[in-house]
Amino acid sequence: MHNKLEMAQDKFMEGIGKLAESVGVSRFIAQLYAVLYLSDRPLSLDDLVERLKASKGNISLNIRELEKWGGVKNIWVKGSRKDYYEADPDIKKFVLKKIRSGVQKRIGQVTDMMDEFKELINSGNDEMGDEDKMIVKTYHEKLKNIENMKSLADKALMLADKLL
Amino acid sequence: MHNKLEMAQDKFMEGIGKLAESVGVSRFIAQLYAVLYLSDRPLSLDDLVERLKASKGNISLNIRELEKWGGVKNIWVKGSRKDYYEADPDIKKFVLKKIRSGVQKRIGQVTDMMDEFKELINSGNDEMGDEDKMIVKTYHEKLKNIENMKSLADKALMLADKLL
DNA sequence: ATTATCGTTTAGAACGTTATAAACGATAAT
DNA sequence: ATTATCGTTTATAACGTTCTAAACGATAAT
Repeated sequence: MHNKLEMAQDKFMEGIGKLAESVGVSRFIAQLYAVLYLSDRPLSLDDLVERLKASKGNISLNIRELEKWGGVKNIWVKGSRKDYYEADPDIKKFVLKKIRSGVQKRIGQVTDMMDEFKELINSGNDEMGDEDKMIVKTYHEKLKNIENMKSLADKALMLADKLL
Repeated sequence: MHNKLEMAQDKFMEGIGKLAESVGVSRFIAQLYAVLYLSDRPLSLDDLVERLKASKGNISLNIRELEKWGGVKNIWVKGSRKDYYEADPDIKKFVLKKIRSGVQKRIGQVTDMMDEFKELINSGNDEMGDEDKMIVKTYHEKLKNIENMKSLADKALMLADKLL
């Protein structure tokens, strides 16, 4: 089967895949979501194998990841032993949630890094020469800039919450 | 030289590198920026080779990329044939600019994809069965969702501009 | 004019990531 | 009880990306 609709779907998947990749999200998982999102019925693992032309193992692995993200849920279909999956139709919610958790994690990482950094530049004050002490001074100023960015990200996060 | 300050710098670079990687930006370029950002003087290619323990070629390549982004600029130092580089001290501006152009590019990509998608699902109406026509109908609704997200991204972009 | 010092380019190596295929365990059908 | 149908796991293969080392061209010094 290679009709217009399937071509359209493929185009959609291609676009979503590229988009996802460019923002650091797995291309494959995004495409998995795309197929399910466009489908008018829940799809089984085998359906997805057929549609994405990928191995069963690969799909099994990635769809469970997608499930963790809350982008898809398992559906029970009467009279079938197979697992069926259905996309969460609210893309906006799902995507923003993903972005949100990503940003939050990163803010945490930066915080940790800065703490370690401060620790290091403050710990060895005794054995430092005057020149080094000057440098430390400039470091503290530079850290302020990072702090500013961090709080900017925090604000952005709050704004995003309102949009959601 | 392996004093406390250098350890602190390394910690900083490590953090910045990880952060960059997680948002789809080259780890190495980010670290390049970090070194220059922390430095109290412009650094030459050889300085960077020494500091980052990377090959000259690699640094040459990536620093020009960083230059394109506007994160760093070439400095002329009296009496030296070398190229020296200095980080743009306004991290916020530099980072937001990068994010901004990224988001904008992606919005464009999504727009293109949607156009092609629409084109395809509208073109073959004649040879379609009733069932396919129904599916096309649901596709149009789903596209609306994407449109919504796109305009959301646009709004976010405008907000970001105000923060800048 | 010759040599030394730069930055750039490029072919190939190293690396991490992701996909595959095959084996496996579990459950349901016969 | 045996066989068939699933989804999962894992060792290996394929892939793209990034790094290096070496060759190179250009410019400045001698």
